[in-house]
Amino acid sequence: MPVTIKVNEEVFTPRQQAVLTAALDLLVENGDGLTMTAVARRASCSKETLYKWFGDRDGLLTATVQWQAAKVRMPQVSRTGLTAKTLRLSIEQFARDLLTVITGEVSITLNRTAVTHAAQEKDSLGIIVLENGPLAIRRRLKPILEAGRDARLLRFDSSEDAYRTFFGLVVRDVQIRLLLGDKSLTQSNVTDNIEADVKAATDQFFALYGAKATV
Amino acid sequence: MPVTIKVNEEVFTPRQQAVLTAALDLLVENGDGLTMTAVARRASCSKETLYKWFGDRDGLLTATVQWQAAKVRMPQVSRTGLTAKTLRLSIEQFARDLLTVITGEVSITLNRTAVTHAAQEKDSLGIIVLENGPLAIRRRLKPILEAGRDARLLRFDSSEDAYRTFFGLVVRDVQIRLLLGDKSLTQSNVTDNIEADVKAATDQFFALYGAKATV
DNA sequence: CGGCAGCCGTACCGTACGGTACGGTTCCAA
DNA sequence: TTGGAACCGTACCGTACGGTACGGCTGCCG
Repeated sequence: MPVTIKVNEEVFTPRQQAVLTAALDLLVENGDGLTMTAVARRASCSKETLYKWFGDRDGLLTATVQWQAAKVRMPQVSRTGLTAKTLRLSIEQFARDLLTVITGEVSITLNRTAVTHAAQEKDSLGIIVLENGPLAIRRRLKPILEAGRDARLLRFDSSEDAYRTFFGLVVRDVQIRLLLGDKSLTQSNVTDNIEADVKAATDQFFALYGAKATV
Repeated sequence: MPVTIKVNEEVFTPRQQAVLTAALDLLVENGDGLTMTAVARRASCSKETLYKWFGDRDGLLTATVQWQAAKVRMPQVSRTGLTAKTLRLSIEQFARDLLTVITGEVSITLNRTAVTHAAQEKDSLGIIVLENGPLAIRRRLKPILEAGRDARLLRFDSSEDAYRTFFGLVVRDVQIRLLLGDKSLTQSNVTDNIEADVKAATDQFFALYGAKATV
């Protein structure tokens, strides 16, 4: 029996997933120049099938982004047995996940595609990327932060503000520079420093929101 | 005598600037769909002239972005007579400038254009935008930060790290959400809160890097 | 006044690509 | 065995757009 993956009410057969994989590969390789003919050739299928399955080019693009974005599932962090140590480890893990994702080639490609799309009054891809990127992190981080506050380990009025500050401390200018193609941020150049950046961002976050914080 | 503006060794006549203005307007209006025919019609010039002046479509795009990006000149902040009060006002001013710029429609358009361009293995536009956006801020902020350190008002090892943290505290997730077309961040929604965000970011920056900071 | 340079407007060309049509093949089910 | 559904490969169509060519207008300079 074929294994299907359910994504936002959309179900893709293995054959369709192979097509989407081909489309994603082409996106990552050739940047924005994704043509239907290229996808059909890469996936060894006919264009007619592409249009039958995905409607039009936008539908294929949306399916590809949606399918891939949903695959970025970051490991869940338990909120049980919350101590100062486990809380800090959780925060660090979130920072590490966030940095690892946004510096990845696939994430850069998807974000660029969505930004390009948004430049044409189409926001559907942007919403999908946002929903599976920053907002996914937020959904999972907020409960942890609030548990930390309940345990008197963190202090803040708005968990939304705390989350956004965390995002800023971790991401800083890395994402926009990567999206703009800054060559001085090579892949290794960033990934090599992830651990140090994670620690620094976590330190700063606790300095601002830790129970003993002065702000 | 015609007034010309010199931009990175490029000089544009008033007529050429009118063409670039038309191109920028179209870019802001129609997003990415900038066609040579549309620019020619809007600027009431012939396509032949466009190609004569700018070489090709990419040249026109580059000239437009370069010309407009260079116009974003943020007010200089004096570093003389540095006191705790003036330092704080300077930092706040930088935060305000940064937020005002990145939330502007023109900035969003230019960044989107550059990101789209970067998705096609062309990084020239990205470099221009980076150079005139984040890096311009950095060039002007770093001396202030270092003067603050010299005056024992700030504490940090690396002014680069301090700058990047400042960037993160100020920008947070606003820019990426705007680039992705997040509808929940309407223009007014953001601009109305700029002052509060500026104050919050500055408070946090001083909490982390002020002379009495605990980190 | 005559020639020429610059430019406008428009027509034109070539190509790339989105989308459609269709013949041929495989496979399943009646 | 046969009908048909799904799909592959390819050929095809229409259009949009980058880039070129050219005729006509204007204004400057000798």
